[in-house]
Amino acid sequence: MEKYYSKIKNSPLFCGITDAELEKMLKCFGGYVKKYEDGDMIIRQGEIISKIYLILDGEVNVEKETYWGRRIIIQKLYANNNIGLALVASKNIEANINAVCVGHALILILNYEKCSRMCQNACMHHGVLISNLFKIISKENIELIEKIENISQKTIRDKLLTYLSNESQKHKSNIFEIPFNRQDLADYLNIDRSAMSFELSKLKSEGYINYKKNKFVLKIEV
Amino acid sequence: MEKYYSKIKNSPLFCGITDAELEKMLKCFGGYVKKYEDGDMIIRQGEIISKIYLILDGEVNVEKETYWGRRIIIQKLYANNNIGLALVASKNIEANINAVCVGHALILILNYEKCSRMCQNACMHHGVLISNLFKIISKENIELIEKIENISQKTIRDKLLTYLSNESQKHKSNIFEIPFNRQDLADYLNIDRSAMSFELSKLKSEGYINYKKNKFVLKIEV
DNA sequence: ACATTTCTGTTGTAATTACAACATTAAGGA
DNA sequence: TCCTTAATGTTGTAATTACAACAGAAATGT
Repeated sequence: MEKYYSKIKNSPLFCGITDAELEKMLKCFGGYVKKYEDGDMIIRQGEIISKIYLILDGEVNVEKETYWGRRIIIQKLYANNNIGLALVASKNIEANINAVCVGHALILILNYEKCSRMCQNACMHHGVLISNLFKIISKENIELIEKIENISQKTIRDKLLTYLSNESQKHKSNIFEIPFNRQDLADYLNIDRSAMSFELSKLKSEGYINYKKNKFVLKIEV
Repeated sequence: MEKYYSKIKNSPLFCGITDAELEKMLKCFGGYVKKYEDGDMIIRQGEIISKIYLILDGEVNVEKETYWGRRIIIQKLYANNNIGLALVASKNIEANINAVCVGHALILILNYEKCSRMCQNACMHHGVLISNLFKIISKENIELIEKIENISQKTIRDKLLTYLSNESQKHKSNIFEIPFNRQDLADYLNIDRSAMSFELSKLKSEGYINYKKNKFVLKIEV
């Protein structure tokens, strides 16, 4: 557990909390670290979520399976993100998503019940924690709206250009790497992979973009 | 101002706060009520948002204009919802959406800076407020994910059935009213209005649904 | 009641997409 | 290195959609 302290204390979840306090709080919240492997389900659709899952290392896809069996990738989460945070606040709500591990991942798991209630121990910093949670979930909210923007475009071309433009802005550079392989990007943008590949080639041949594997260059401003 | 107290105190924003405290808090947060009319922009894309907008009465569309000039309706908000709440937590972030008034609306406006900082007055309930904000935005995130589910369906038919099924579940009844006219529903689901109308007729003639204006009956389980 | 405007439904056509099937390239293991 | 497998790119076709243009219904104002 101790070997993860440096990662944990750098998380926005514990922003504004000293090392000594952190140690106490982790005990108080029943915190422990769990390892996940590729394909492991961290959260399953239908479960009641009462814990906070903080990604210390690795990648997690937030997915959903449609009634007709297609996969939707809703979000891609990395280190310092929380998984299913919105679900813990609304008690007794069933998870409407799956959280699937991509590669290896380390997750810090905390008991939210204990986080949200004040306790007699030195944990007078619950207030800071809740405030941090609010900031984290706000950021997630903005990203969800951005995702809605991406997939709300009319054509495959517009979806790609909007997505790449948003990624470019996030990286503050017109050269950047995307976190998806082609199939996952297609599932994220809700389009057919092969049609997407075709459109990417076309955009490249027309000089709008360039790419090699996951490394992209956006040559125009959208 | 006083005449709105009953509406304000029933809002989830002030859940767990007594009447006497409420009055003090409203003063402390510089709270005031503003009236908006149909089409008024409450929040504009590009603005820096530093206030909390609580809908006391009326409807608000959260919209976005695409680079190519199409309108996307991201969310429909009602009384007791907050507008652009995620934006205030991330300071100095430009609003990525427009909030447009639909019909008449009453909005309570609070100074978030004052909400997020403790003060010397009787406002020891800032903690409760932040905790409420966390719950509110959590609910909003779950709804955004639901919206993503709706628009991620492959065909117009699947989008409609998923949307109607989700609405039906929300109303806990297979008979319900939807808050959109046809054009707005089309902009919400990112499909063409006329194509949507056509598909609705088809679903009706095939016996899957029934409707008259905004009143829908879902006859199958999706 | 009438005229006007807005909203909704219908239809044909051109454009776009999904899908399947296959080609090519990259990656990983023996 | 070669072999195997996975990822990506390419192409043709059938299905789906957007769009425009219009018809009918409902709402609104006078």
